[in-house]
Amino acid sequence: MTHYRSAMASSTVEDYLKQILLLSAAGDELVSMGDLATALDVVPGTATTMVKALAAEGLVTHRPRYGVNLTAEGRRVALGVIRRHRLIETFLVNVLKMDWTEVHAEAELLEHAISDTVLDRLDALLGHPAADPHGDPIPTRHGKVDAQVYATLATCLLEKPLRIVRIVDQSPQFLEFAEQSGLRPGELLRVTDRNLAAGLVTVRKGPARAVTLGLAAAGHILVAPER
Amino acid sequence: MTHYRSAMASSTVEDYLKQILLLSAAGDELVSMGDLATALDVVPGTATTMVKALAAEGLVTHRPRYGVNLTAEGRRVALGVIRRHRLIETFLVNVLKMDWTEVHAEAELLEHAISDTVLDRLDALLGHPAADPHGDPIPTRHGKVDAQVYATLATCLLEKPLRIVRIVDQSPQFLEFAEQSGLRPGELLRVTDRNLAAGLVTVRKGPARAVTLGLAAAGHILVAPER
DNA sequence: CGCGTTATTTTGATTAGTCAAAATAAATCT
DNA sequence: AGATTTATTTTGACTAATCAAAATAACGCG
Ligand SMILES: [Mn+2]
Ligand SMILES: [Mn+2]
Ligand SMILES: [Mn+2]
Ligand SMILES: [Mn+2]
Repeated sequence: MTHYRSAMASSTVEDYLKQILLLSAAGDELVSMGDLATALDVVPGTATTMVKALAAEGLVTHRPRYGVNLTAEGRRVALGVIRRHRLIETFLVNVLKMDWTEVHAEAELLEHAISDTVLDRLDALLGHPAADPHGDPIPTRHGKVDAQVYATLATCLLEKPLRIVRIVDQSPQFLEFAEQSGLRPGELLRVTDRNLAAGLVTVRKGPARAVTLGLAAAGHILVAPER
Repeated sequence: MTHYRSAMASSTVEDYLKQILLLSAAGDELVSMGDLATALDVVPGTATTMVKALAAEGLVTHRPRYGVNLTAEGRRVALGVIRRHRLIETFLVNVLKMDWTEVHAEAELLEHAISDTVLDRLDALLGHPAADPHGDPIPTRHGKVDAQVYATLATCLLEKPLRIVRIVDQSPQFLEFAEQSGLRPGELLRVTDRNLAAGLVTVRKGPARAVTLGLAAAGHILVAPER
């Protein structure tokens, strides 16, 4: 009646590894203890302690005073967690018809509890999706993940037709704003104005509706040129 | 990024409470520390320590040296866990088409990770089932559970037509035996012979197939008179 | 009734994960 | 360069959950 997970990484360890990967932006830059601690909602000393333990397990490399990043093995584990997270989100939205603004918190917990068997069934049921409801790419079972780089509403060309491919912010507040403003993955729009000094970006969907948002927010919406 | 559950009971606490309920056979008999420890796969001293802590929290009443049972609040929590467990099993079999012999272990973990929101969606998707794939009754959202008492293949009348309503043993070994022998919930059969001295029961489905099983095993298969 | 067997409880330790606060190192600013 | 600010690490302490092994209580039998 005790529970486990393949080759045993606790959900705490899984969350640390996942967060290190996400904060290093799928790249190899060092993640600071401060950022890691904030993301995991622990005090910095806790992050330091945990990172040293992960380093001793060979899951991360730690440059004291500078930061941490993943070993190949740590990355493998992290990608597994991210795959589970994103497939679960997709299931919750596509099958259970939940709101895409609220599924992140659910997946945060379920990602540690679902077996490979169940995950594979889910993946098949969903038709092996390439991205989750936020447009986040879903790693394959073998840890391949689409690393394509996109422009954002803060950096793209003006007046060109664009399609939203991804929202890079999991907070319900931001997602609800996006939902309300019609800024969902898949939507078509163009940026009609960008004022760097004022930090404002204006976008339009068709001739009608115009939405103005701050540069930081605009930077969280990834787009690809359309047609 | 830390995780939680409504009014916070750890998965360990949830498993203790659930197991106490299951071992007291939905009744009010005291559960011994030995049985509880065995069910939870811990040493008896651990069960004692935990039960004292649960008693301090008002979730159980402990009669030292005799046993433990649930308070109303402990029972409420336990029924919630059991509801989640059984709805998850039903989902895994009915939607993901997993084998009814293997879903118990999956549910053992997922039961602690699923929110009320997701559970309600699942319940609706499944059409508010009254029982899980093993025939175990699913408590309602308000903690009502079908307490009907059934005969078993070890106690029922001979030669009467019967329908299997429930298998009271979660072990994959037993369930695979049941599956192989065609002894699934819903199946029709009759007991053609019972030898108490030898401890053997023989059942037949139609005129064809006869299966012989031991008394203990027969006692794990609950049946209702048919027609 | 007393003695041995068996179950339960207690005691002392251990591990994972955490925090508060002090110590230290690095970065930044005169 | 020296002083100040900021980030990181260390230290000491705590909680939840567990085990091994010793102590104790209840049971069951002659
Ligand atoms: Mn998580
Ligand atoms: Mn997502
Ligand atoms: Mn469980
Ligand atoms: Mn069941």
